[in-house]
Amino acid sequence: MPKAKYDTIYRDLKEKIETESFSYQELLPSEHTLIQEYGCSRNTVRRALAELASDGYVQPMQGKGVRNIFQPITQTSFTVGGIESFLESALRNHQKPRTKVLQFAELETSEKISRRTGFPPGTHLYYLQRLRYLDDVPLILDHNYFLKELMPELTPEIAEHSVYEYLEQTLGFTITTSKRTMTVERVTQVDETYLDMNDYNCMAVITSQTFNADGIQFEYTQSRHRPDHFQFQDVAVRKKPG
Amino acid sequence: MPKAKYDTIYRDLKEKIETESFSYQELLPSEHTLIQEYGCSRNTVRRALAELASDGYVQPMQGKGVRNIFQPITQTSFTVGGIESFLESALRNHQKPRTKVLQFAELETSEKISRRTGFPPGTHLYYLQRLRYLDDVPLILDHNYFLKELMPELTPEIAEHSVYEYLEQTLGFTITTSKRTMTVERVTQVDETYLDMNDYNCMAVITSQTFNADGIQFEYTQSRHRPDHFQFQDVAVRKKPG
DNA sequence: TTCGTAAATTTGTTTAAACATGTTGAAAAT
DNA sequence: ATTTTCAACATGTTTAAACAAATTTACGAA
Repeated sequence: MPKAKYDTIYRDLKEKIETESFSYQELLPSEHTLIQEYGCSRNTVRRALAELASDGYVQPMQGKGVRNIFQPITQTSFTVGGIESFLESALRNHQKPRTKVLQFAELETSEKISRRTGFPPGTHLYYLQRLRYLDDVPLILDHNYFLKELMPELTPEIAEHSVYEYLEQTLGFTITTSKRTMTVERVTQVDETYLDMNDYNCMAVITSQTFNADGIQFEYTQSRHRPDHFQFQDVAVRKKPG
Repeated sequence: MPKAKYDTIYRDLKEKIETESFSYQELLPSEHTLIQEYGCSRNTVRRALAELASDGYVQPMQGKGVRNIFQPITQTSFTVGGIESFLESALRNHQKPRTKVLQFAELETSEKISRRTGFPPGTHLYYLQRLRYLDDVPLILDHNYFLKELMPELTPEIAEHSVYEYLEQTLGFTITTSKRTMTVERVTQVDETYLDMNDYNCMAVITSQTFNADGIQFEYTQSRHRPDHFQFQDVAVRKKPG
């Protein structure tokens, strides 16, 4: 669906950088050159470049040019930058995904659950507990809370495949923003029941609140990862002090 | 130094959102209104709004308006979004910071260290090992590699205070991009020597490569956190599939 | 050669304008 | 009363132009 010019240019440059058409530390073509290459205005080129910069792919330098600072990374990472479903992550890393639904229930948020999840008290939610396998090894235990109002027809069958795919493809949902918190917690009885913890007494835990295009939070999830298969990547940009 | 109009507007709106001048789910004033409030062009307002959106503060909705989706979070988090030094984090969380330099050495990168750190082989580096205290409790063990060429006068005294402050204030350095990887690793002998692990057999580990405004990597750091005091926060935005 | 200045080049900020697309609500037609 | 249509309003994309600021290059003077 993204037919915007700046997005096309962004993707094109991104792919060129990833396939090392530009070497590390090399300067990209100047804005003036890119304008002529892509036949568009300066602002459009600059928008594409700005996105690459926020991805940590390039470093713009006033008066000098735009430097490529992309370095290829290990493919084994589980979660990178954007919002990715379990299914998408697995495919990107060439791993075989499988999901087993352990629990599928409905509940109404209490005060306590409200504070933890960010849903207002009295909201009707689905509660799911799902075990995630990669290459037939159980590695992740998910606790999902979904806003029932926005997906009244959710079923265990859908949950076993991909809720995100159902929301986006079937319901025409647009998922936009996810606020995530990473912590390390002690293993629980439930963790040990389903995962081979191999002497580890901790879990890598990601909790996330996810919003749709209307700014409505439709999901709260706690995702508990076996530590030895967990990796999370991030690019941060320092804002000028002031 | 940031006297840019869009940055002023961004900060002003951000503060208004944080102090709850707008309630959760409320619409912000329209672009048209903001243009008149701030006396600037539409593009300038839009730039400020775009930054707020990438911070996960607001959700723009075509045809409808811009919705406030900010929810105040627990103050206990150690690392949030941008690039922050240990000192800055501690102050933001109202904790008393202290640093003990355990090692201060110089070395030249071998092939092996090069692959791990991202510095070219043969580069001259400082190697530091630092123990970080918060409110007099040792919680973090840092292994830093700094590019000697860019800070030939680095001393243990500086390292005990704040290297970032030295780079920015004294050397006029601009720190821009940091690529970080979060993992969970087993405790080592060194960890146990300096930190009270209290039965945990894992550490939360953040490795980071940090670049200056010229796109030169000047730092590689492995930061090992005691799990019970570690929290990392992040806002992700889903890109349209295509 | 060396140094310094000016010109050319490059990115950064801001304004203005036009059109596209999605939403809402009121007026008009049924 | 209900539905349809359309105008008004919201954000999204693109172009154009001007000026600012930092860097590099070229050139001329010493």
